[in-house]
Amino acid sequence: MLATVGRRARNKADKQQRIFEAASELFTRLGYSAVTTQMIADQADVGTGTLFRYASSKAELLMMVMNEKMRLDTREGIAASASPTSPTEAIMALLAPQIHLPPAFSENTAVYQREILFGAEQGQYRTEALARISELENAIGDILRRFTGTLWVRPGVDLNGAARTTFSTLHMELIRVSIGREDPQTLTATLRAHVDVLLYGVFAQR
Amino acid sequence: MLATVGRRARNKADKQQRIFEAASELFTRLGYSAVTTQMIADQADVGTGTLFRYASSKAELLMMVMNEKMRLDTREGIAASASPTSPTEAIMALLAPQIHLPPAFSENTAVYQREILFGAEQGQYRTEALARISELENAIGDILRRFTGTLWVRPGVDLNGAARTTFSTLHMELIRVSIGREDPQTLTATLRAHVDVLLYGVFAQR
DNA sequence: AATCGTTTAGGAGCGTAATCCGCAATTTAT
DNA sequence: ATAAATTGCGGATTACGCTCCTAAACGATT
Repeated sequence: MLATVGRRARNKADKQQRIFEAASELFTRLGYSAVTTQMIADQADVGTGTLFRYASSKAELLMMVMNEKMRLDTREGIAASASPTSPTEAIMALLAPQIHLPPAFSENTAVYQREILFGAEQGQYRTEALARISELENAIGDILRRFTGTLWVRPGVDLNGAARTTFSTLHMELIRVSIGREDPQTLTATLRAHVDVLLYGVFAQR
Repeated sequence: MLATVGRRARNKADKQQRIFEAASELFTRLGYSAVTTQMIADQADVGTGTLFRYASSKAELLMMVMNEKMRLDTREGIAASASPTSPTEAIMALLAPQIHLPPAFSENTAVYQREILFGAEQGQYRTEALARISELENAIGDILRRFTGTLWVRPGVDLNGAARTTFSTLHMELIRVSIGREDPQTLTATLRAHVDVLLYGVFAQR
């Protein structure tokens, strides 16, 4: 047997590829709710039954597509967060790529966020998305640690916990934008204000 | 005609009441996903078509039911937040009633949170839920203002913005519990830590 | 090559949320 | 009291996500 991957594996990879492309194209062009799973199956040239062996739900199909973008954005953000000389700017640089104000179909972004939080426990693509989220959270922890030399950490503060506090707030802010309850224009300024409060507090120390 | 409200209005109120009770009982007993709209219609003794004139979706039916509890919890929390002598404890007292660790059907809570964030824009019961949320956010603002006499507000901090930062974090934490990604047992301690960081910051002032 | 066991494909079918539209109950006008 | 108009009702119907089960494709074994 010469081929290390059999016909079976190749067919499978082929279908996976076709499904990804069909889902990507349709979701991007029409938006989540206007796309039916039939359309995706048809365009990928597979049966509906087949579709659901490659992703366990319509929402997972979207996550499959969105994860790709987020993977790049996360990488980019983490790289960019290395250079700034203040924690605020480092955190802003980390999240900047996530703030690609999507003009038209922010419905996809909203559904993505929704499914990350509330989607089925065992979804494979959701798991991947959650891993990206953790990556960002950890990156914030790294940033905070990086500045413990130049800034005094207030006694009793756990930096990992603080990283989570910070990320929670920023995550919620991104969700707010995706569901249209906040103006994307002012997002950067709002985020900066949030970060500022988080790092230095509301009340001054005595 | 003696009755100031016609038969029509009375029938309407009757149906509303029956639907509320049916939805409440079924959701509580079986959990959101195990309840079908047919069951609710049957138990309320109305047609399916009728059901959807009183609530525009199944999710809205749930919100109708959950809002009732939240209305009371919010009232209670705001009242309890008046007495504590530190901002941290006041905020904890405000949110305490929301933390009724629901042992079994936390599915309802998760769906409620999901719909508050991502539900249809024009839902009437969602609007009501959002009003409760705003109430809590404003209450946090009030708490912060209450302590501006005894604690110094760090220059440049907008208290309303800070209130939102605080509420965002705590809201996200409650969601985390509702979707089972955090242990309800440790929630109170975690929340306190969050609030502490938010109020006094990660880094000490020089 | 032939046979057997295993994995993958896919479309018919199902459950359910939500709509649509004809009909009935009520109110208003004559 | 009768007719006309308006509002509310509700079940048949639809659309869609997803499952289930049969059949085909594939790889291994002899």
